[in-house]
Amino acid sequence: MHYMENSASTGGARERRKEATYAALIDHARRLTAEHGLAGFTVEELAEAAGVSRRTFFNYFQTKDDAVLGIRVDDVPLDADTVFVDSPEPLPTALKDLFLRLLTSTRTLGHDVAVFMELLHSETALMKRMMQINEQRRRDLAALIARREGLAAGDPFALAAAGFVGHLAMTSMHEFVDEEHASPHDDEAEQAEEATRARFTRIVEANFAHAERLFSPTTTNAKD
Amino acid sequence: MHYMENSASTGGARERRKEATYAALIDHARRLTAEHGLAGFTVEELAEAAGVSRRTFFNYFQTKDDAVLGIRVDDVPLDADTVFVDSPEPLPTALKDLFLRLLTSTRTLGHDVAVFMELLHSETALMKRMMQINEQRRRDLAALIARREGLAAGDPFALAAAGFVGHLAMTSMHEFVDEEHASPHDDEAEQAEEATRARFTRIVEANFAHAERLFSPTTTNAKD
DNA sequence: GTTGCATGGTGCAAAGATGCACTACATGGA
DNA sequence: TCCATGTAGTGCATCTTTGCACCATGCAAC
Repeated sequence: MHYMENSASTGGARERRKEATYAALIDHARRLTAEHGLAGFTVEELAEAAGVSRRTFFNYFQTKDDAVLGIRVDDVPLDADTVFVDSPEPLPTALKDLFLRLLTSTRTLGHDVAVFMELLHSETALMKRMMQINEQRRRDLAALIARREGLAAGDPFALAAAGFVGHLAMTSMHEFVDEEHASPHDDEAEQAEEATRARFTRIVEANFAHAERLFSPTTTNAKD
Repeated sequence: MHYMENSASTGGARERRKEATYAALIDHARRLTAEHGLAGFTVEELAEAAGVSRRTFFNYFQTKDDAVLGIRVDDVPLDADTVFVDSPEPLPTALKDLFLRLLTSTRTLGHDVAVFMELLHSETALMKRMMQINEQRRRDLAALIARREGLAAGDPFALAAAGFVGHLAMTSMHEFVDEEHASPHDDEAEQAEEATRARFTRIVEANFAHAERLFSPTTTNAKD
C-alpha cells in the first residue's frame, strides 16, 4: 500500500521550508554579487530571485552583506553553543565538528568555498565584516573551550586553542582552494558537489589531526 | 545602477508563491498517480513532495482527486466568471479564451493534456468526478452565455452553444493527443513544452473557428 | 462483529510571510 | 546648499502556513 517507508526524513515542513529559503537566499546573494558586485543588485531583486518578499528577506538576514556571508539571524550565538560544550567527543573532534557545523550553516562546505573566498577578496565590505565576525568567534570559542574543559575564563590554554582553531580553519580553506585550482576537476553537474565536499572534509580532518597531537597532553589533564 | 528594469513581472510574492504551490501539487499529484495509481500514495507524501504540509494541501484542494484534476479551492465558480460576461470580444473568441483560461488553471495546456487523458482513463474515480464537473460547467456556461448575450435563462441558443463548446473542447483535446501520438516530437527538455503548447493552442483555435461561422448569424442579432 | 490501524478530511491557535508605511542615509544634480 | 531619488532596514497589521487534535471511513486480523 505504501510505496515509501522513509517519508519523514528531516522533520516538519516548517523547518524544511526555512532551510530551503536560507539556501536560496544565500546562493542567489552570492551569484548576484559575483555577477554584478555587492552594489549591483537590490535586496528587492535578491528576494525575488529567491521567491520571497523583500520583507521576508529581512526576517532571515540582518543585512544584505550577511546574506552573502551566510550569517543568519537565527544563528545560535557561538557563546551559547551547548552542543559543543556538552559533546562527549574529545576536544579536537568536538572542535572539528563545530567548525564543520558552522560551515554547513553558512553553506561553505563544498565548491562554495572557492566562490566564497573570491567574494571576500573582491568586496572589501564583506572582508571587513568577516574579520569582525571571526574576531568575535575567536573570543566566544575561547570562553566555550574554557567552560567545556573546566578552565577559568581567560585561561591561556583556551585562548591558544581558540586561536589555533582559527588558524586551522583558515589553513584548511586556503589549502582546499589551492588544490582545486591546481587540479581541474571538470565539474558539469551538481553530482560533483558531493565529491567536492568529501575532498574538502578530508582536508579539514587532516588539518585538525594536528590539533589532536598538540591538545592531548593538556586535555587529558582537564576535567577527565 | 539597476541591471534589471523588468523586475516585478507577476505582482507580489504572495501570488507567485501560491501559483508555484498549486503547480507543484498538481504536477506531483499527476506524477504519483501515473507511477503508483491514485491509491498508491498518501496526501502526506504528495504534500511532502511539493514541499508543503499535509494541512496546507487541504487549503489548496478539497480532495486528493481534485489535485490530480487541477480543481482548485480558489477557482472562481464558472457561473460567477465576470471576465467572460464582460469581455468585449465576439462570443466565439470569448468562449475560446474562457476555455484556454480554464486549461491554464488546471495545467492542461501542453504536454500535460496527454498525461491528463491517460490518467482519466486509468482511474475511474477521476473520470467520474470529471464528468460531474463537466456537467456542472455545461450548465453554468449556458447561464453565462445567456447573461452575456442578453437572453433569457434557458434560452435554447445558450444551451446549444454551451453544449457545442463542450464538444469543441473534447474534440480539441482528442485531436491533439492523436496528433502527438502520430508524430514522435522527440522531447528531451522542457524546451519542448513551449512548442507543444503552441501546437495545442493552434488546434483549439482551429476548432473554435467553427464556432465563428455557426454563431455569428445568431449573435449579431443579440445585444448588439 | 469488533478491534485496531491507516488514511482522508476539518477546526483551531500559534508561527511565519507579506504588504505597507515610515525613517535614515547616500548620491547626484540644480 | 538644498532637493529629489533610490535603497537599506524596521514596526505593525493582516493573511497564509503549519502542527495538532479530532472525527469518519474503509479494510484487515482476530
